[in-house]
Amino acid sequence: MALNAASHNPTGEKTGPVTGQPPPLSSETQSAILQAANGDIKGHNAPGQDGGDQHGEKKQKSAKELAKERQKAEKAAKFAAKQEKQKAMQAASQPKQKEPKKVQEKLPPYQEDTPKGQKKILKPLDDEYHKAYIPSVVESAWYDWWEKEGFHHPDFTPEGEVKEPGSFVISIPPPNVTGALHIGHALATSLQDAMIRWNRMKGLTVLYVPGCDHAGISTQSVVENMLYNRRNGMTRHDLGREKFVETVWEWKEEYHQKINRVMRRLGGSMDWSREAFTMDENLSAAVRQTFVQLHDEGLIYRANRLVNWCSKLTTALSNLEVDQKELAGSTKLDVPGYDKKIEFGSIWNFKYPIDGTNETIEVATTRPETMLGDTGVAVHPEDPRYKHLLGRKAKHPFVDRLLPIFGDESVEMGFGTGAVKITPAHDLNDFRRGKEHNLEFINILNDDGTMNANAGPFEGHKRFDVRYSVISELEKLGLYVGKKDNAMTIPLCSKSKDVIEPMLKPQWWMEMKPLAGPAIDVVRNGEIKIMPETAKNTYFRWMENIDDWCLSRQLWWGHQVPAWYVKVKGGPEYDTEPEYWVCAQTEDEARAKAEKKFPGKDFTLERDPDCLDTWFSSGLWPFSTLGWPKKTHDFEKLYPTSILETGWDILFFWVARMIFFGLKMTGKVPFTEVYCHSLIRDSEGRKMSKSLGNVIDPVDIMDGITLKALNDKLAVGNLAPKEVERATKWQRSAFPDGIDECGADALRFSLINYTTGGGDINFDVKVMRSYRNFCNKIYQATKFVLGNLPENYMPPAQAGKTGRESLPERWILHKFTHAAKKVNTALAQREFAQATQALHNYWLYELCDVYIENSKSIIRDGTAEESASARNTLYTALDGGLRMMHPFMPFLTEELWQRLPRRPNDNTKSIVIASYPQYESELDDADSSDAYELVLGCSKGVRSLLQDYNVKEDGKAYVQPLSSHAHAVVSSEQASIKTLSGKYIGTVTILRQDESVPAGCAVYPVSVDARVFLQLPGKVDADAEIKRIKPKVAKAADAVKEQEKLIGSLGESVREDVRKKEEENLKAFLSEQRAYEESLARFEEMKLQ
RNA sequence: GGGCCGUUGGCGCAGCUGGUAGCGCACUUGCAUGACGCGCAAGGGGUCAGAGGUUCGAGUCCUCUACGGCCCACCA
Repeated sequence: MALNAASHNPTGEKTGPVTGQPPPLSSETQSAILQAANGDIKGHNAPGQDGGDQHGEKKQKSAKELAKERQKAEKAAKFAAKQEKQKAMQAASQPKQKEPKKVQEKLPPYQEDTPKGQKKILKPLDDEYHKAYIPSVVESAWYDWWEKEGFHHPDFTPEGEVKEPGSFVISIPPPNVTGALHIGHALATSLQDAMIRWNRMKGLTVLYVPGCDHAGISTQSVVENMLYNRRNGMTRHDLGREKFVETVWEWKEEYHQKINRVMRRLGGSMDWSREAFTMDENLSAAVRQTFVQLHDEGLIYRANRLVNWCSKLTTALSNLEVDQKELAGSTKLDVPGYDKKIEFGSIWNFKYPIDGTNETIEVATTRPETMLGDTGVAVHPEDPRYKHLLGRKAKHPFVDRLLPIFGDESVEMGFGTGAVKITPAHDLNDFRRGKEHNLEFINILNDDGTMNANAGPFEGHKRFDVRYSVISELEKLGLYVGKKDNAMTIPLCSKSKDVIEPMLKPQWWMEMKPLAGPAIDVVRNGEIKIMPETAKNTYFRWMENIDDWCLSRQLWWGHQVPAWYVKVKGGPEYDTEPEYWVCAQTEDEARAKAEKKFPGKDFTLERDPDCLDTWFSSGLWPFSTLGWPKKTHDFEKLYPTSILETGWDILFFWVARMIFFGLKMTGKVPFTEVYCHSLIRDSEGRKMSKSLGNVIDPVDIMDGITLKALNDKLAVGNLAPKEVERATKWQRSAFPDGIDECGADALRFSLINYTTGGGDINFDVKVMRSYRNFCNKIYQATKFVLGNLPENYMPPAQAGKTGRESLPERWILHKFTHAAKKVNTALAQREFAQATQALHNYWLYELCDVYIENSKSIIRDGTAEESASARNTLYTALDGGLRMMHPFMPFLTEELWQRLPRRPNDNTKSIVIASYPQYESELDDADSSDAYELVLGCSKGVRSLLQDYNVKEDGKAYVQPLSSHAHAVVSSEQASIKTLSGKYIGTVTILRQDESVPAGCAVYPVSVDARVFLQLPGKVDADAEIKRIKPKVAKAADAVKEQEKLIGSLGESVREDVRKKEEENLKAFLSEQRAYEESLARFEEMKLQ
């Protein structure tokens, strides 16, 4: 249908600010076109060639090349013409005055009368709060009722088995307990809950486990900051460990409840009776069991080596918790604990005097303060400049120390001075060289980043202050040479942004290679499917190059390491010998182990005060939440879980670790599928961060918020004034009118609709707003249906067909079942956006715009039987549409579905547990669908003509079918065509195939099957019509020519269906051409009369 | 230094195994009240980043370039 959808306004009247033909091309443009057409194929002047010399030998061009050139020139010409036109349009367009949108009246907040946990009391739809869709009105009360009814519990068979279609289980990626939920969590919850609800409606045994992560470092530092700010600089040490941990628990409770409230607001159908927290007793037992077992197997070990040390948080960190910041050259950076910025990205040169000579040796460093820990100088053994110094010693200018000068092949002669200062205790490379060459390991730093006694005169000073004082002291001694820019990266703590210092500390480590192997295998062999594909590659790359994992953290909040040091009387000091550690679930067990290890020895036990990395317990999450290490019913029946859905940013931190822990501890994969969703950025594509003030709280979208309140929120956070200013500015541009209340359903639908499997999401609140409108559409449609069902309406027992449905009914049922097919397929393939688009399309363009419109006339004008059938179909299409939408919009669909009558013998309590629509071949009816598309095409043609000719009353339209089949269709659907043609139509007459068209009609070619005509009002100006039609004839003829050319060029290998399609296109173009030509002829004839 | 991704109408995005570009917002015109103005109808707007290649045919496949972004990496 609608072949000329792309054609211009047939009347030639202005539809835009410009009329008529584009202005003639400028001479400049014309010459550009000529140049493009005549120029060398490369288009540019070749290097070395005089720009004016066009007489060089030209290579022979093949016909193909020439054709390409011509094509290119045509393209260029077309483009230039367009540019001209656009310019003209711009010039012609005038600033238009727009009426400000009417502001909706604000009702006072809705008061819910339903007692908590009871089934919602539905108020009449003409009530002030129910006339149109208001999210807060629709979303109240339902969640409490669902929870109380236990709809979210897994539904086992009476024997306690998983139901026939199987189980579907998701353990929620546990949010950090101190953080507020952000829009990323809302995305995760939307996707997970959509899958959960869909599977539940399909009849599987479904479980969605909620919970939070204790988030060791984050939580501890949040509470420490709070203490410091609110209680006069109090530190955790002032409080003591026990009291501090107690305080953290209090905070945890408050935030945890906040998080749970938002999860419920979002409609996440978690089973709250199974809620987990990583520091719950059972999950802690899982941690102890895992640690002890892996220690006893030798995979967890104690070692004293360089760790990433954060002086601000005073703890070691794993490599993953360190960010690398790139510096192009000298850069001053803010460092926590310093008032002024510190210089990085430079390389400083200075000289060490050689002991016993007058010579010096020049070295370079990016961290001058580390020279206080230098214990050697390395040069390349073959370097002629330094060969004679090998074996000599440099003298440290500030501390009493001699630094051996030695040869090392890893030193590059060409880099810097070719001499490298060696700091084995504070540099990873130097650590290795120090070991190889037996150098001293001298730690110069205290845990807080100040210098210790080994720094001699600099003891007690902060390390970056020392950076400057070392330089000035060297200068005084004449040893300082100078500095240069040096592009480099510096390691920053991902939490505190402090500069990481490599430090020697005994820590617990986990050997990763033996665990990584099987974890790689299960992904490679498909036992675990990772989507998207790129995330899979990232996983392999990381797993294959994995380093051992530093497990211990010098924190108080978390799982204390279940390890005790055995202090044997007369034996080694605390934590100097790894063999003197025992690991056990309890102290008694530890004692027993120690007695066995050191029989007959007198000893005391000292427990390691450190805690484990947060991700250690998170790594056990999929099975610890189901009860492991206990053999619970949940663990037995529901493990492994189905899908792990999370942001790809924690693929390494979490997903990878769950996989190897799962395999190691349970012998099974923890889940069979990983889906990594996109990261959400702001509307300008920037990462959301607190300091930019562009973090979006999902509650603000659900509830709505004014711009002022949004701005005020910035002030509460601890942002610098400059940051607040920048963030305020951004908010003003992104949300000039604040955020409208959009509700959970629109938020969920939008976020899922953003999930196309592509890159990051640039979040735009306007999108939410449009889906809120979509919610209203669904609301209004339901209102219409309810208003058109008679009192005591009872839908038929079966949703299937009676066989007496009218064409529009057969069409909508066809569309409905195809929508069901699309949505189910899309969800099964995790093509989330395709599912939402199919739903959007069905509701808006099929059910509302077409079937509901068409049903009006059937219900009004049809026989009793016809209108009853139309109503039943209305019910089927709406009820099915709501059920199909439920996984995406749980609240709205429940509210509306509960207002609908049920089919007899259906006592389903809630849409939550109603069945999900599936494709049914009985409803599939392609012939009816095609026939009705013809009807729609005809009515669209009529509407278009009415508008083009500005006919406002009693329009007279004619439909001319072009085949007997088409004649049969349009004849029987005359009423539908009229209804769908709008209120300006007076009569729709169906012409016979061979009947001549009345004089003075404008034509609209619908398809090869039909044309429609409109009787032109008043006195017909044949000349004007001829002028209008001529360009259309030409355009149609062009299309025909193009299409003929295309078909002519089709090779032999072309698929039959493609060829057929192209030939049908040709027929359609031909038909269109003929329609215009005939119309033209009629007007020409009219002129003669 | 290594690896990955993106570039499609003014803006935000879809486009499956190659068959001649769609959607939402915005824009233009017409419609005020028995579902919906949070709406309906009719329209306008696209050298699919650039260059080359494969092909009868490229937004889609290959190569290179530019711009933007991400991840990983111990070089003084």
